[in-house]
Amino acid sequence: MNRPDTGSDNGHVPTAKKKTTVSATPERRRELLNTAAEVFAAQGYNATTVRRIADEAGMLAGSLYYHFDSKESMVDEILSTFLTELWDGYDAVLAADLGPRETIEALVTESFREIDRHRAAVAIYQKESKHLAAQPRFGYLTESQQKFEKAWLGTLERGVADGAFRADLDIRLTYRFVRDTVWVAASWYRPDGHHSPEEIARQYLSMVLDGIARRD
Amino acid sequence: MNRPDTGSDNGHVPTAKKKTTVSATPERRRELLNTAAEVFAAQGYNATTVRRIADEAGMLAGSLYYHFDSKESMVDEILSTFLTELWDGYDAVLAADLGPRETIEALVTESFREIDRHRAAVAIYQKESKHLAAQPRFGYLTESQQKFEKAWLGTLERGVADGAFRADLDIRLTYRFVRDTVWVAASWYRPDGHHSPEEIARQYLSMVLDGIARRD
DNA sequence: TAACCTACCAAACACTTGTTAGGGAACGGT
DNA sequence: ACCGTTCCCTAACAAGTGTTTGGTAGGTTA
Repeated sequence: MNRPDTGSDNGHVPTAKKKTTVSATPERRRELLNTAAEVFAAQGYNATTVRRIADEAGMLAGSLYYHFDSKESMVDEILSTFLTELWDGYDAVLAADLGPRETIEALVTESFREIDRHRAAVAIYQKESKHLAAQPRFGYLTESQQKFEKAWLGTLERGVADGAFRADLDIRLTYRFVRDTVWVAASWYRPDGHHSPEEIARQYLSMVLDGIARRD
Repeated sequence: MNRPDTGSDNGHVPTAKKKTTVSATPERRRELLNTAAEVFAAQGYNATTVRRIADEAGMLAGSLYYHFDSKESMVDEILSTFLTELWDGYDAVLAADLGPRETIEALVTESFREIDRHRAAVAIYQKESKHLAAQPRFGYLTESQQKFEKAWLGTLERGVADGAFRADLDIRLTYRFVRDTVWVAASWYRPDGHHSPEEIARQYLSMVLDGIARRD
């Protein structure tokens, strides 16, 4: 995403980069990012101290700076990694060129799968992206949000023109409605629950598409 | 329309009243709470410094402590005031003893009215209530949430038994769905928009009850 | 005039924050 | 045996945090 060398991973080419504290084994790095994401999601980014993260990881605060060069770059890497994977899935769906209704169904299902895999990252994204996006470093958050809106709004418009969706609704309101109902699930979703992401997606889609009132 | 002063200290539910620096004219106090709420909502509670609030109010940080005895008690008063008014509205709806569908409609409409009047407080509530509720001082947040769940879940259950709502949906999932769709609106709602709270409520209800897919 | 209250300022305090510098133990390669 | 790397610790720093203390201009009351 915003990482300088997004190309092929682990390029061993000795770039003229300064020591960006990159471990040879990114294994521990990911471990630490996971615990950091968990704490960020639970307490909020600003309320989380690096000492708390280090504590949770079984080390001291200063030691974190061997792996990362700032608290900010931790949340940066968490969010950009998540968004990269998210768009891998979304782009695949959009490239399939399905009908409007099927596209919505696929996007919702894919979203719940991402929530399942990146629960913490999604929670962080929801809470913090708004004021993080103000910093130029996190410009990709705004970009992603615009791309997001374009994909969903476009699909909804196609669906209205196509007759799949109701034409009497404010389409921007509908967009926010669908978007929010999907992503807020990250705030209560627990992967150990009995609902699989696909099952939750099915029920959500049933509500969003057909409503909760009984039909006669 | 500004509300006529409630006269008797609108005893907000939660906080134990000790010797709190209470002004003779609560007017300035409310002014300060409004600006504080605005900053809290925009930046997040932890990311907001008392110096920033004071700056926005045109005074110095220490001066705030003439009106309030801590930053925490500011957000406390903001949230408890909001919840008190919210439950005034909810209790009136519930006391009317309407049918399940009409109750849901009335609750949703009332919710959007509250969002209209307390946009900042609602935004704060959504972002911060989760970790604020951990402190005993904010126990009323948990209480309110339980009361909330009871009212909504009960109404949904009545509606299923009654035939107004579909019986094939997971009712807890439906509850979270309806609850979230309503309250996340506070994150994008702007009172200067062209939609009145009632109009937004109408569209939301239309989507939640009947779905966005076109019926044949 | 004198006492008093309101609403603020000025300046500090104690503490927490993210971050850095230097060092050292373990380990593998040569 | 030597070197280099990896990964962490110890100990501090400077900036920022919420909060307190003492003071004071202006208005109101007696």
